[in-house]
Parts: sequence; C-alpha cells; structure tokens
Amino acid sequence: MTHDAESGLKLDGYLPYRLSVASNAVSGLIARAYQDRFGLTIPQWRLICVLAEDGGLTQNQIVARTVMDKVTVSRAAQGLLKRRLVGRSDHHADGRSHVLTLTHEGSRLHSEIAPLALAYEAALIAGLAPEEVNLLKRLLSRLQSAAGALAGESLPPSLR
Amino acid sequence: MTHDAESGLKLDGYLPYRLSVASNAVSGLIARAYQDRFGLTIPQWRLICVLAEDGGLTQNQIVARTVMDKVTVSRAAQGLLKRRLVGRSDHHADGRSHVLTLTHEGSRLHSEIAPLALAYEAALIAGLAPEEVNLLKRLLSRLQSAAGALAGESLPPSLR
DNA sequence: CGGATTTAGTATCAGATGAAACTAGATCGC
DNA sequence: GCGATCTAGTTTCATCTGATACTAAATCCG
Repeated sequence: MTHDAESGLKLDGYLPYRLSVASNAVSGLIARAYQDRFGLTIPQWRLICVLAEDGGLTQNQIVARTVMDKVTVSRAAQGLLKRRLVGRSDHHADGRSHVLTLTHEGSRLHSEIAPLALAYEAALIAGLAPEEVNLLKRLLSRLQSAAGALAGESLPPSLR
Repeated sequence: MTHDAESGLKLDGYLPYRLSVASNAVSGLIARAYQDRFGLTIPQWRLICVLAEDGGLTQNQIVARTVMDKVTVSRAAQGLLKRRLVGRSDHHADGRSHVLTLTHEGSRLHSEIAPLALAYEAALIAGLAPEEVNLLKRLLSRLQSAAGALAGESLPPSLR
C-alpha cells in the first residue's frame, strides 16, 4: 500500500511532495549552472531556447509555447534585450506586439550552452533505461494535464 | 531520438523543463487548495504532516526530514504557533532547541485535510496503473539524488 | 576550567514571483 | 465610423524565497 492505514497519509510517499522535491533539486542545480556560467535565469534560458527552435516569436506566442507567466516573459525579454542577446522588431500587423529574434550573439550563446544542458540531462538520467525516461516524460505530461484540468474546471465532488 | 540533430536540444523534450512544468502545475493546484480552504502554506502543511507522523520534533529534525530550508521551517513554525496549531516546549537537553508538537486543534486540522490531500493525489494519478505510479516515484527519487550528487561534488569533466 | 569553534534558530536583505492595475493598440457590434 | 470591449505588454505591489549575518547555547580541547 502506498500510504499507511492510520492517518492514510505519509509525506514521503505523497506524490506531489516527491515531485516538488525532485523538481526543486533539479531546477536548483540547473539554475545555478546557468547563472554562474552565463548570467542567465531559467526564464531567460527558456526564451533563448524557443527562439532558437522556432525563430521569431512575439511574447504572447512565447507565453503559449512555454508555460510561463506573461510578466515573467516580459522581464526575461527585457534582460536579454539589454544584453543584446535578442532583438525586437515591430510586428507588421499589430502595433502592440514586437517580434523577438535571437541576435548573432544570442545564437552563439545558445549553441554554447546547449551541449552543457544536454550533458546535465544525460548525467541526471545516467543509469536509467531509455524506455524508463520516455515513460517518465509521458507520466509527467499526464500529471501536468491532470493538474491543469483540476485547476480549471469546477471541482469534482471528491475534492469539494 | 529524444532531441533533434540540428541544435541537439528541444525544449519540449528536455527533462528538467518537463519536470519543472509538471511540478509547478501540481504544486500550484495544491498550494491554492490549502491556502483557500485552510489558510496554510505548503511548508506549513508539510510541517503538520511530519509532526502528525513522527510526533514531537525539533526544527532541525524537520529540516532533515523534509527537504526544506531552515529559514522556511522557522517561518512555517512561527505561523503555526501563532494559530496555536503547534505547541513548542523546551528541549530537555539542549537549550537552543524546542520540541514542536501538534496541538489538539492541529491534529484535528490534519485529519481534516489528509483525506482531501489523498483525493487530490488520487485525482492526479487517475488513469495511471499502480505500477506506473510506483515507477514514477522511484524515478523521481533517482533524479533527486542524482541532482544532489551533481550539486555536491566537484563537477565531472563533462559538465565543467 | 575557559577560550575557540560549532550548532539551533532568528532576523535582515536582495532578488524572484505572480496577481492586479494600467497603457496603448486592435476588434467587435451597431 | 465610433464607442465598448478585448488583448499585448508593462508597471506596481505584496509576498515568498534563500543567502548572509547574527544571537545564544553547546561542544571541543588545551
């Protein structure tokens, strides 16, 4: 059984707790690496990643693409602009929007960091079978969408 | 292949990203529930849980037991003290320490929240096979300890 | 013993976070 | 066409977070 019979709940076996602790450990590790080596925050790094993948995007598109708050994206963009790692040009059809693109320097930085990011991932999953990693990713996706569904809709009776 | 050949890195498939996004979604859901219904923060709730499980503990023991900063534990304890959900008595052998225990009211609150917490977990893992959930927990543990190892030791050449 | 170091817990500060208010531009509906 | 509403993005504010500094008690060791 997952939880004991008495209280019905043990913190160590409680999934949201395990998830949070594991995520904090991993995020902390990665955040420190990017900060120390490149002066980037995690939101800034995510922004660089999606711009490298998808090319020019508006902040709104970035919000939709990554799961970040628009305020977070705004601040990350400002920081990157100041360092000239991204450029912004007016949107051809919408005066409120700007299109963000990586500068040459931003691109260079991305290709410098990417191998490091992959090395971290590889070190983290060392010892796991590839199919375990794939399963893990699928399970994480399911948890995410389950949480989203529970947060969005009116709550089912069991949680009311 | 997990990542594309060009940049070698796709954000959507990047494990630390998936982990962080899933964890934020789940934590946010749970944090809102505890806050709205019981006025508890997540650290406060964790504290209540370990006290319910293990009985009287010093803050130091709580820090070791949960993976929280001592500052976080200190603040959580103060909040719970103010609401008289926990009591503190002098440690018999160490004048710096105090032993925290749940008050009657704290105990009552715990047994009120626990079923809700379990219902949330059940809703999150609905549709997953039990062995998938177990595997997930084991994988999360491995990631956590791998991250801890990478953070602690001097870095291996691949990450230097 | 008694000074030097370590440890439990608190206080302070600087940075990050997201909710809510706000500005300016776009879209809708009459 | 033009006011009402909506949307992209920024600013503000209140809160959370953890690093650092600090206080008081304990332990170590000469």
